[in-house]
Amino acid sequence: MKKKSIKDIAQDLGLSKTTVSFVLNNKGDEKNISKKTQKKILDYVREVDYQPNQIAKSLKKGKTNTIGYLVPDISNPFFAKIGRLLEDHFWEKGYHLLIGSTDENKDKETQVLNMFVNRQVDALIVASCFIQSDAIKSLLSQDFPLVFFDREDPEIEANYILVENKISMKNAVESAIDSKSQKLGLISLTPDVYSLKNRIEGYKMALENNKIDFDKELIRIVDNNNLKKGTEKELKFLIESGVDTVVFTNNQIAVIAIWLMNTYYKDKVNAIKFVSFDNVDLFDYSMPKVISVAQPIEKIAMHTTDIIEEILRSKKSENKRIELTPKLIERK
Amino acid sequence: MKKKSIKDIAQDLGLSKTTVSFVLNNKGDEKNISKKTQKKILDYVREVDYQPNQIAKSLKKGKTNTIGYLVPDISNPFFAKIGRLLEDHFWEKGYHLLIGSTDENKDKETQVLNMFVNRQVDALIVASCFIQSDAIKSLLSQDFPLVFFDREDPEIEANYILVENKISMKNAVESAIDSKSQKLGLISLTPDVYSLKNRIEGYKMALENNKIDFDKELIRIVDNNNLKKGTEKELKFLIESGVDTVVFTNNQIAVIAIWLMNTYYKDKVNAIKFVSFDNVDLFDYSMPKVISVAQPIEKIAMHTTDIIEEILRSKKSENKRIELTPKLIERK
DNA sequence: TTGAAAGCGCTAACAA
DNA sequence: TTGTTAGCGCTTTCAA
Repeated sequence: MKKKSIKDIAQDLGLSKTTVSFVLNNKGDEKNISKKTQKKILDYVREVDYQPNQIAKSLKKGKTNTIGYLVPDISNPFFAKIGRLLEDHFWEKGYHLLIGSTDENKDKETQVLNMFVNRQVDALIVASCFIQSDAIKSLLSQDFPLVFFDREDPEIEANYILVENKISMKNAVESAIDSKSQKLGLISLTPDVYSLKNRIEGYKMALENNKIDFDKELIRIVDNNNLKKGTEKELKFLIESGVDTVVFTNNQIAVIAIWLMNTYYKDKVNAIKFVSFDNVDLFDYSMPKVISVAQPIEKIAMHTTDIIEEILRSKKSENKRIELTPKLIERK
Repeated sequence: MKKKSIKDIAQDLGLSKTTVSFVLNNKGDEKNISKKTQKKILDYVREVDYQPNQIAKSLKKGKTNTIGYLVPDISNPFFAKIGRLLEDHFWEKGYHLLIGSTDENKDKETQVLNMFVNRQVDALIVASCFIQSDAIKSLLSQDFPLVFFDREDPEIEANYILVENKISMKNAVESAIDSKSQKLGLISLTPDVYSLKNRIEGYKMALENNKIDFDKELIRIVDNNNLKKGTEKELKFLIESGVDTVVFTNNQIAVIAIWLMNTYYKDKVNAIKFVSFDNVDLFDYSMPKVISVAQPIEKIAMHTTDIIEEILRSKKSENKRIELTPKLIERK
């Protein structure tokens, strides 16, 4: 049995498409369709299990009820959890999530972005690696509903949901510093996004506040394309340099480093402290001890949905920049 | 500047929609469009940054190049990682992933499923809680491209990507049993899916093989809607019953239990062994020690994509049932 | 070598 | 109270 369209229904029932369409969209009363006709349609529709074609509806209405969620990696717990919260929230409102992972790759980001737009997503939620791209600028100039989170480019006016990167990192690092912890190294992904830059600034600030000399050599950068190998190399360097504390600017490299420590430097596991931005469950149980900065995931999701809904409702937006305060988690 | 459609392009250039469409779809040569015209179109399209409307294309072609990915919870690392692999793979082929989390809720599953179908997804990848639902039966009877993974219903003929639940669980439990580990409890989600049933069977089989009496009381079921509270209650019961080993049928409850142990039963952490289906990074570092069964995530994703592609290509499918072998991870 | 026109399934203004 | 019709943006057959 082939799938019925609204036309089939109308024909089968000897009615017009209009009438059927009105009833199916709960406009029966408003449009003065007789109760009898309404019932006839509704019953028949149930009987043949009619399923409206949303694509046709979308084309007609210019609205797809989908939202693009573009992140570096959907399997990163931080993005997965936020994704889940967004999904739940938007599901309530009749929206679906189209997901795309970019691996921090500019080309892929642009491609996915374009595909999302071609697919007529109604809004975009983006943790972008490259806010200054033409694709994004063009969207922004058309007032396309768009919220950035986790990433910022101060030169670009837009909606941003962020956390206080600098201060939080400063606090976290300071809480690690004590008489036995005076030589602190840092490992980061390439800091071509401002959040990472600011986290590194926070690290520097903490050193300064505690009169610890800043040693440029102890800031190690890992290339995005080669996370495991890169982290291994830089961790080795720092350990051989005799650091007592390693600071990480995001969870990914911290998790890799924990694995490395337990695999190759088991003997040093008690002698070294870790500090990491982003919190993951693992930190509760792992060695070395990790002081971490937990991002307020629920709040990030909440503000994001708030802004998007407002734009979708009112069709306009004054750009908002919301900065949330993460939570410091110390582990003794 | 309003978005240009193919009609606008045609008008601006004094050509017909047909010609423009042919060229844009790389059929210029095939359709004998002159090089000059082709170049004119291509140049103009680039100039005005024309983006084709995929919705219109989809409606016309009856193909959306989207695939629905329906799982209990996209933020569960198991489903998130598989999701990522699927996304990468299908992206190469020009497909996108629409995601839906069901929380093991039958109603939500049906609703999301229907929405996916209404949105004309080209295929579905489902870790379903309720394979016997009318919605699924109806899809199956229409030969809708559909692959189940992680879940099975032997009464329903379909494509399944599974792992050997029973044997693997048996092996894992047996590897836990020794002179000091003789009283083994089990905590599971409601086993209304076969994979969980089989894992419980595996547990029983291990006991039997080792001549340990099976005590029905030591199998504890946690309701899906109340995971944390439920796990807390059942773990307490088992500990008070004096078990020396706790077996979990999936990672979710095991992770919760690890947290509970470290929070409320710190003193017992060294005296108890955990066995869990599904592996997560956390297990490498947590106490109690966890013996876990790691699902072959890459292989699951690979076989899933293989089957879907074959169906999409050939329009037909003899149902396949692929059972993969997970890896036992012992931690001493 | 190019164009006219029908139609994918739906909505909604207008007519009856 | 219900129906006719145009059209959303695209593809593709058939004609020129």
